[in-house]
Amino acid sequence: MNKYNHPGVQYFQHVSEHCIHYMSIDGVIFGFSENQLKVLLLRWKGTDEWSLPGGFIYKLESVDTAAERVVQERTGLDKLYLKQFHVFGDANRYDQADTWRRTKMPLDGIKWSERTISLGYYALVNYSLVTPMPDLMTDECRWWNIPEVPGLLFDHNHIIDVALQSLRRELSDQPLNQLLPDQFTIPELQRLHECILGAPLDSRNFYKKMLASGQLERLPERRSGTSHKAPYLYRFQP
Amino acid sequence: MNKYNHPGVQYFQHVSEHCIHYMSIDGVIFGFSENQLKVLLLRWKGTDEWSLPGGFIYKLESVDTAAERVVQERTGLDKLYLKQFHVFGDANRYDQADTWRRTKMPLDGIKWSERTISLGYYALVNYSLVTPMPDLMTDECRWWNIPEVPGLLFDHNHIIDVALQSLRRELSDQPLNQLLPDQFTIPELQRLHECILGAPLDSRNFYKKMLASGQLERLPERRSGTSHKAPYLYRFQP
DNA sequence: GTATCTTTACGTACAACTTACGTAAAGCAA
DNA sequence: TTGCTTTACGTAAGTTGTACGTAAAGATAC
Repeated sequence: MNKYNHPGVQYFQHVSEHCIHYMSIDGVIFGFSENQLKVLLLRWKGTDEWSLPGGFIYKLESVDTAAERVVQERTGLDKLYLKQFHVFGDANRYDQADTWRRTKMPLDGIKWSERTISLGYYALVNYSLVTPMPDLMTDECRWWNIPEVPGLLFDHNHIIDVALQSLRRELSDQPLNQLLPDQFTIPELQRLHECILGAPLDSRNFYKKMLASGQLERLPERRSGTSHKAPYLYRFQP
Repeated sequence: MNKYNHPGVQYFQHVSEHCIHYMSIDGVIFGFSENQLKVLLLRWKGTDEWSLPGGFIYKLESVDTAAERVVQERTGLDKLYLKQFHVFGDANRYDQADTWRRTKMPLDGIKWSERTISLGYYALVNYSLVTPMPDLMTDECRWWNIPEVPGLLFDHNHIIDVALQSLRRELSDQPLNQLLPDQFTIPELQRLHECILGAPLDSRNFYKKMLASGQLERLPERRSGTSHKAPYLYRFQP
């Protein structure tokens, strides 16, 4: 493919003209399924290299709007819970020459900046509503279990770490219902907490705490099939 | 003064050439003295208009380094406790035409961006070590008690609000010793907590909590003169 | 000098929350 | 039937937080 026809290169030309230079947005999109906390990653065209979804800010666009755009385009969701968690602004965040070589993007002709300041946002989304979609630079978009995330391009492993630490710190205030289906069991909610905290919890105490919070409504049905004693289904109350 | 000789305009020309466009840094510098929480503000040349100290990021400079530079230049301090707390990135953060008119800066010839994304940092500094210094755009740099801060330029009242909320949330983890002299009394530490929280605390319970934390070392001397019963002096332990 | 008031310094009682662990019912597997 | 795992609910002890009592030290008023 001629490099000027490469859709990724054309995208970078568009960005170079219309977006703010020296800045980008990186989105850590968290989902939860099969008792595993997951992030959405992209595989770059013609490579085995993965990265977080990202994007750029139009010159007159609100930063939060740009972040919404990034997450919407990869997930297909229109209502999002998004949170700005950190700015990654070191002069040398990663080895640029090496990273861009690994992406196999023929960007040598493009006027772009020598370094990038990245605004980190994390999103909490309902796994089952997401349709993962790659962008112009990538072949594939899919969920990865947090513990299995491979070595990523740029400093994206570090960004995921910081996002997870932020989520952990804010766990008690955050609307975790965003990460769960409408109906779920207390053991499932416990696995979610354990994945975020990275440590096991005592189920007896977890039950007590969740029921005492008054935020859960017990439904008459139980989840059948999966476990020994069928657990009740719950729903978050408005 | 000819506008091309205005040192502030010359500074903007320098910034326009060497710094990242569309971005700035705003610093909320907190100090504590006479039982009052204070912020350092600047009065713009030939006006009664005040703002936070701010600055720009050189194209190859780390964002944290730029923030240090901003705070160092206004305070004269070289070791700083600085914390990135929020990005202010709305497309319309404030009325630009009106704000720039109020600054009385003759910037019509300067190539600068239509909007600015500001990175908010707060600093906790030792009031008595600070030498407030105005910059090229300003006549005066001085401390203001938080409750007495006037209507500021840009969206800087909002930025102070958000900084204070962040500090409040992180109060228990933050090194508040940065805000205090080497030696202080428990009642002084209590006033500091009260200023940050914006609410009175029970002195009996505050004593218990501070002593139980194990972070304080009682000195043999007491503070004389100021109060009825002379309070003991304390120091933070390493 | 004595009485009074304010501020510090330390103490007690109780409520709220956390942690550790016990146990029976429900379902699966041998 | 026996044994194992998982859910659902309970109890006891420990820790933390809140409300408030009070005596000592110093300042102020008379």
